[in-house]
Amino acid sequence: MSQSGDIIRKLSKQGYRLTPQRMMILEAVERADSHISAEEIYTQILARYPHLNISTVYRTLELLKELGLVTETDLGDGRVRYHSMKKGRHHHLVCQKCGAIIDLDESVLSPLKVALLREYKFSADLRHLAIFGRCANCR
Amino acid sequence: MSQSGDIIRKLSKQGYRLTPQRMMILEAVERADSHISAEEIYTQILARYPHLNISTVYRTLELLKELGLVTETDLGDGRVRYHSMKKGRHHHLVCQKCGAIIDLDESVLSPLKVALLREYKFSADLRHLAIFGRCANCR
DNA sequence: GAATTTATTGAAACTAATTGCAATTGCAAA
DNA sequence: TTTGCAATTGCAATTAGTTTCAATAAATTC
Repeated sequence: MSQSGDIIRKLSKQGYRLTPQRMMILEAVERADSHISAEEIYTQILARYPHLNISTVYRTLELLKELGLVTETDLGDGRVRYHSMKKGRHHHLVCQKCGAIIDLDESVLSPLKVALLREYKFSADLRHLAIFGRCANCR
Repeated sequence: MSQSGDIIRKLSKQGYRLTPQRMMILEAVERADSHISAEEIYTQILARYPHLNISTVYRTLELLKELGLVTETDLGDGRVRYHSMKKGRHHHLVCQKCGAIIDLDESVLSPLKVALLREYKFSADLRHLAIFGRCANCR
């Protein structure tokens, strides 16, 4: 809400439009305490605005992702989760046995980014990664 | 097929059974030139054995994954792909613009594995990773 | 080699996500 | 303001994958 002017500019600069649906969806992601699913966004908005369609939610999240406003992560349960970029980028370690989710500092991944750039000239997009494995307790 | 005795032992040791469906599915993954999808495995086998069910394919692939016989990778098109572990582990860089897929040497990831183990006591399972970003031509 | 036990299968229903298309709407220019 | 038009939406259909459950069939035991 605060800097929606920012978003309007970001959208219109590339020929996109600001629609009420888009505003509400972005708001829902920003308002969320942590990672939120498309379905959760959908039902949340539906309470106030009963006309919204789930495919609009998915399409908007895709767009917001491209604009760098939200990130997407698959934490291994059957649904993908979204997170506002405003709240900073971060990563997760997911234990395949107990399901624990450990927050991961971005710095652990930067040597990899550097190596990929140097050795493969590949600019990796590691915005919001989930790495699976076994946590300290489950090995 | 050669060392199916190996697989039988691996299965029965954990209370699993060797069924013709499982043999055919594993065979299909081993025979495949490269990464193969569940649907491809399904239609391939269906030609010879018209009774097979797609959910059996998915369930078997899940099992073979747990047994460490195949790996699963999401290369970013809508379907997950499978690959025989016999043919060695490897990783991919996927260009989000042109779709190019670059093979990645495992060694690039081992510093990350070591760091996660040391700093988080987390044993990462990086069997078959796809890292998204931009290739040299598309930056 | 038959009986028993329990894992596995097929069928159908279900979930998450995507897509094609016609109707609608934001917004720029008249 | 109104108009024009491409971007966007809603709807319905589709796709990939999962789950439930009753029927079937490996493998173990007698």
